[in-house]
Amino acid sequence: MPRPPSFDREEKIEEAMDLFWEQGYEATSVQDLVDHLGLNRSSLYNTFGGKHDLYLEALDHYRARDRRRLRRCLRDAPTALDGIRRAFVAVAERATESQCGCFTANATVECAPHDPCTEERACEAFRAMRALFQKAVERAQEEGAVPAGRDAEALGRYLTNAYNGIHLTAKTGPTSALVQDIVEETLRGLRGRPRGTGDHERPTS
Amino acid sequence: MPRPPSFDREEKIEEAMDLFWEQGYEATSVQDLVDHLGLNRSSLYNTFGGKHDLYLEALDHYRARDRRRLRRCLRDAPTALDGIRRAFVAVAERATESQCGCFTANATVECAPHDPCTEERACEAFRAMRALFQKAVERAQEEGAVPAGRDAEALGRYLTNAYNGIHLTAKTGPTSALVQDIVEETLRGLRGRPRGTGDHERPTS
DNA sequence: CATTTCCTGGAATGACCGTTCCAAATACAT
DNA sequence: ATGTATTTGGAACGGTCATTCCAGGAAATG
Repeated sequence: MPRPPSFDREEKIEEAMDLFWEQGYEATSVQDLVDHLGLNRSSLYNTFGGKHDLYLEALDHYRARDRRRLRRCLRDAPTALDGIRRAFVAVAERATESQCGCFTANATVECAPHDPCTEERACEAFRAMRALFQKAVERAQEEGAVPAGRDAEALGRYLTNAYNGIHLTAKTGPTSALVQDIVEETLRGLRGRPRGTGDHERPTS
Repeated sequence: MPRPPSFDREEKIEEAMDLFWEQGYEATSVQDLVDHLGLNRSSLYNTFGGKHDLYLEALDHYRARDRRRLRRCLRDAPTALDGIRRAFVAVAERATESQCGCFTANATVECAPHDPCTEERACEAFRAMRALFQKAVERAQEEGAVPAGRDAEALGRYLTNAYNGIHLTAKTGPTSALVQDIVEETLRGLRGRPRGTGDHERPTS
């Protein structure tokens, strides 16, 4: 009996994600969404509840997609260290191309301070990312690519920190090649000896 | 003949900086500024021109202050490596305390994409930071704390990337101690051998 | 005291915001 | 064909925004 919905909900969320991602929350008006998604004001409110709810759904969509991509990247590489490298190279490429940064990071900066819903999602996202990198480091240790004595959790945090920094760095000038250098330097940091092994200041052999 | 100004311009800029820093650009209304600065709406417009101009002045004030602090920190330490460490430790402490992040980085995320004035300032700020870290790395190389064969410019970018990442990281959960771990891991990355020295995967001695 | 200049308080403006509401059009199932 | 639920278009609402304007008050000079 009822008239069926004429558009794909998920598809619209994805389009909303693109817009919020590019412009941020405040800078995106409901009118922008109406225009960009190609659906009516009323449909938008009926389907998603409002701007804020749609934003959260868009953020969730991004988080899920991003996590999936990182997990695959780390899992499908020949070695754990290669997986980490590929993840960094990929993010460096994306960041220098699009300049939009990471949606989650943008949300953390713009909205999390005054929106608990966003803050909770952001913290969860970064926690998950740290866990993924930690796991990769542990695998790399089993494979002998990273010294066994080093703290895998700390290295996971170390990698997550650099990984997220790349989005910001890419927004401020450096070309793709220069960002790739950062990736290499960051990865080299994984190979050092554990703390207190007494390798202080020994110049290049 | 004229009545003299009854407030200190610089002081008001600093107060505006605090507010913009904490709340961001969009979330700070002119009314907020009027209340917080304790001066009249008309005075605000007469003195600064408008919200946007005041924001840029606040951002410039922050940039100058931040650069001065980093330069001092790097210069006044007993060794260059110590200077870098102190800079990182200090930023880690500040970041975990205040949760406001870095004003410049916040501006880069929130405003730079749609405000050329902000973008230009942000790029300049990060360029200066990279130069400061590069110089510190070069000094550390002269002192023998960093292998001479490594690319000082790349390491400067590497440090800047991690340094700025810390502000974001601190917003997403980790305690002060955990952030300090990141600092240590990042600094350890300075000590490795240059590229192509053939030290692949050698487990802990 | 008078005058000039700036500061002060608050009202007024016009634009845009997110949201709600209503009536008409539409497409399916019976 | 009829009925029903949901779409659609667009008007309307209340609120807030940045900005402007104006009249009165305050301070220093002459």
